[in-house]
Amino acid sequence: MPQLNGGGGDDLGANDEMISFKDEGEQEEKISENLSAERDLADVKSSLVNESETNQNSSSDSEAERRPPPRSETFRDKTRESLEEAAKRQDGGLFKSPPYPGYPFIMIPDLTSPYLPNGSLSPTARTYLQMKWPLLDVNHGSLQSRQALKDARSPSPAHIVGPFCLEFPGQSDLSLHQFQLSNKVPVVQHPHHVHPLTPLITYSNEHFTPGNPPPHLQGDVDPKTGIPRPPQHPDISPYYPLSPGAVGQIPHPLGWLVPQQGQPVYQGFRHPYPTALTVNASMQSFLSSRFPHHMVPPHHSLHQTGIPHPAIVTPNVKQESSHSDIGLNSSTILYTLHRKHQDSKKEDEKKKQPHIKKPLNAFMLYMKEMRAKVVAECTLKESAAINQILGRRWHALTREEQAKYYELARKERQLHMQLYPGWSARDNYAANQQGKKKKRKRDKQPGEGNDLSAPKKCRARFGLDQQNNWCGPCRRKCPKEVSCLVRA
DNA sequence: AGCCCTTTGAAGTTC
DNA sequence: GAACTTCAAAGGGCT
Repeated sequence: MPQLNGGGGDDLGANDEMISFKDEGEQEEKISENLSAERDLADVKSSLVNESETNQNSSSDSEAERRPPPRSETFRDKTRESLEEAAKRQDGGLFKSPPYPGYPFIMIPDLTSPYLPNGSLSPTARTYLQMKWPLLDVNHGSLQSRQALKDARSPSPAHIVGPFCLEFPGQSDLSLHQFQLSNKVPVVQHPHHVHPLTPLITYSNEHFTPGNPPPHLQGDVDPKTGIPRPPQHPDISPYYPLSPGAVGQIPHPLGWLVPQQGQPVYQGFRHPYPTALTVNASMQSFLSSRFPHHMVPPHHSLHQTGIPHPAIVTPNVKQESSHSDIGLNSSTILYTLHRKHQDSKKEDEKKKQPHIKKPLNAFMLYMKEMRAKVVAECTLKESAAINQILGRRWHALTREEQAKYYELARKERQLHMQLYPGWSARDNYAANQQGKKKKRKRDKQPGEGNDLSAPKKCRARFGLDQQNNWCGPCRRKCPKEVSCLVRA
């Protein structure tokens, strides 16, 4: 896996990937930060894949500005600085829309003001925050983080209280920075001192002492919905009220704000695995004891509230009308019933294998964040074109900016591993090939239909007279243009 | 209704 | 181990 090997030992991203794209002549053109989406769009429209992409768009100034200076400092320091810089820029204009729109922002119910006149959190907000985020230390939030929370109270509907004063004992400043600057992701993993397999174990025992729930969680009635809570598994602390499959099913605090189009998709940090943050030893033992198989049992795809887990897509089961049998003779009915029984058994088997989606990679996270912005800028809705723009912008990002997403993706994967131990991407291969026709990407050869354009990228970069510089795939008429891009 | 397109990255499979 | 394939998201377009 491509990883950034930072000076501090953090694997913040795909080192080789980023290096490779830096080496690309094509990618040398760093798209100016203020490059308008219209220009992107124009590029896309004029040529979805502009073979002669050159450095026309890049200015050396912007290039120098974007290039990280020589790594005389540790990557950790650089990361912090760049993230701060990125945050400033985000505040400044380029990223005015709430970054990480799907990330675990906290919406304080009391939108008017969660603060008391003395500046402290109101009891309502405090209770809400603690309920939503047991890790959240609302009582001991630093001045800085409180200020961050205040600052986040924008008049926009978002009230996306991103850098809400999370303070995790033992967290390094980097972690806090990452948390605050990486757009409010409640990443509680310490990058250095936490075992890779326990990235999200609690940092504050205070909030996770089993058997010592806060008063607002002791009742059997959901304080928010008023719906009585079903009895919980005795092995699970009231602090870990969700079944493994239900982890992450807490409705997004900003669900109203972040439309997910009702798609039951794995949301990753969008649903911040709220309870995944609380996966602890008892949870793990519960998982392993209850689920000897690697898959989460189907009933766990439902929260106690019945809300489907966003990470698990359960195949739809069409409800057949029982009245359809009217008018049939008995043997037909018996046969029908038999068939129905068999069908239902198959469906049950299907349901027993809920579709756990892959964790999002860095680029996917970036796309999710930036898509809306690009769409808004260029009034373009066709995803294919949008994705091309996003792909370009992705390459235009600095290493540090990309590292942010690589780090997020890494945490997503770790979280995913914890939530679904034993899950394999292979499972989804089979899953998708069962129900529907195998999704087969068209083997679009670069030279398909036009041999002259066969190995496009490397030919464009080096020219026909320097084929010795072409990457292997291009020399062999690489089947995927992307391989020329990435592996050149 | 369901696949295609389009992007990058991760992980799986194949040779 | 390189090369190839699939799947993650998204939504308009197409069959």
